[in-house]
Amino acid sequence: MAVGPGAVAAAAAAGPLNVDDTINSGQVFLWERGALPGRAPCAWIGIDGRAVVALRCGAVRRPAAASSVRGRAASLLRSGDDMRRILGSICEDKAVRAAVGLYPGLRLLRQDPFQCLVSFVASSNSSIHNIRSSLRRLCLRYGRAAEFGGAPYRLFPTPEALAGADDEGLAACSLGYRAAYVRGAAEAVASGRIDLERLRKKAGYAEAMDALLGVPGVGRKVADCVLLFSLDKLEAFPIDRWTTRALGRLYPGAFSAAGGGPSLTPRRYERLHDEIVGHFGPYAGYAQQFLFKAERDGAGGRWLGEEGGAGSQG
DNA sequence: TCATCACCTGGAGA
DNA sequence: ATCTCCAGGTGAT
Repeated sequence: MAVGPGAVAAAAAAGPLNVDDTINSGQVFLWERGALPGRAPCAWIGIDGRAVVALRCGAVRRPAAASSVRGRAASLLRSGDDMRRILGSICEDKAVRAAVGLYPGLRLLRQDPFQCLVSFVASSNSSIHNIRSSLRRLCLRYGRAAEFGGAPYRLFPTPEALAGADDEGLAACSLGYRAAYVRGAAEAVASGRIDLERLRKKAGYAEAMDALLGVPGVGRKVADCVLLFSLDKLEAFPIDRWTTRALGRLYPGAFSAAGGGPSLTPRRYERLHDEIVGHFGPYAGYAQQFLFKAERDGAGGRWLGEEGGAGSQG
């Protein structure tokens, strides 16, 4: 049976969101597989800013964008995105089309901006395991207590709480040298020096990028993560080890500075990003998510698996 | 503008 | 047991 190029995109766009693939695609850290007693034997439970959120494992239909009851879920799941249009666009690329075929239910999430900022500031030159560990400790130490399904959780700290954190407290969160960055980023938000919500709603990619680059611990890669995962800038394409590796492997010679060559200077990063948007189009960020997932899975990368509590345990 | 280098931490492999 | 290497980069020379 021959399938046209548009068939993969159309099928994926019409299909449900795959929670497991979406959680395990590098965009979130504070999620844990658990259960909702009496409701779902398997669910992913996560911390998103000042909320505890649960999603049943497997496939879920995204709620209607206009739904008010499930407004938070609709926002988190980016229900307003026109997946037919987006997947149709990025699937013009063969490699992306293949990755979409592998993970048709993979989607971007719209995270709490401050949590997203802190998460990726904490992520630089670290591992998923350590990042999770530090973020959990930040929640335990500085986040408000909350209850969900009868179990205790800790929400993500407010900018003010982290801005006021002292050295010992932050050191106990095992952030290493990133502790100062995290506090600095929190101060930038708490003081109003940077307004994440305004950047999300009013600013374009370039302006938001410039603003984020003024935050301690934020370089272009981290900024692109924040822009894509929380500030609705779908042309943001975080360029990291995995994406450079994917680009170098899938498009040998096609992109400058891709494929594990010399490290990306700011200039090279910008140039490569321009080439990427030129190639993948205005929804390049979605393309990145599929390419990243496929590359990391293919290399046997480890995801949010075993060990305990994503902020749970009071 | 570019090239080097140091950097906390904890898990994995030698 | 001890050591080295590395993991979703950034900032300072």
